[in-house]
Amino acid sequence: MNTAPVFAALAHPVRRQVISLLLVRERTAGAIAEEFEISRSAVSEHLGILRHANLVREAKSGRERIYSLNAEPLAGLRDWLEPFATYWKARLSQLAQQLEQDEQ
Amino acid sequence: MNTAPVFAALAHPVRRQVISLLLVRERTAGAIAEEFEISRSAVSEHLGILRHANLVREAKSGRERIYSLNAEPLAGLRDWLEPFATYWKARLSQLAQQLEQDEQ
DNA sequence: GGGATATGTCGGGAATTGTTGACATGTCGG
DNA sequence: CCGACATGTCAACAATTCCCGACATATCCC
Repeated sequence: MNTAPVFAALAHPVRRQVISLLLVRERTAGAIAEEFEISRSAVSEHLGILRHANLVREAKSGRERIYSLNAEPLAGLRDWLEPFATYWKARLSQLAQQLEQDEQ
Repeated sequence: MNTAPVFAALAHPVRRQVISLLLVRERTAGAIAEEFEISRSAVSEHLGILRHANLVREAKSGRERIYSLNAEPLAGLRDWLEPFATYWKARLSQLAQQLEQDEQ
């Protein structure tokens, strides 16, 4: 899985908020659009970008499209983050050692 | 800490690669620029964006600027990811239950 | 001091992204 | 069948991002 489209998709605040909304529960395209000030077509194109990054699933139900979250690509992002996590843990344990030394 | 500048900074592949380089070891601006095909000034502006997102630290050393990684803002990103992690874990345990049922 | 070196910043242009209103398609309910 | 509704797509424009070459500043070395 390529992480580039995921990073790009998450760069826009509207798209981050969309997947946060979908974390609570799935919603129709219209219900999602109502949450924002921008036009419905702008939201529709944000949804297209999220779909392209495979972060959402789309289910047809009559004349509605129900969007639901697909969190798998975010796991790739977590994996990308992993090496950095060890870095800041190292820094923290370094800080802890420093504090211990200071106490003596 | 606001995560928006961090997400924006990580949207560009060059900037992601820069902080990956800095994860290995700190480097001068010139050494970073040599890693890429684009011009030195373009890299310098990417470094400015990373600095603005607080993802790198800059130390003057004579006429050189030594850049080092500051991973703390990435912790905020991991925190943002956390609720989604529970989601995909739930899906996995759901899948595990399904497999158990299938076995019976 | 003076030329070479390292680096940030700026102006401008190309490329990309974001937004909107208009339109097309498909569906519902009578 | 027909009007209302839900939604995606498109053309056009605005805003932003990206990139480069030119320049300014500070430092090094002789």
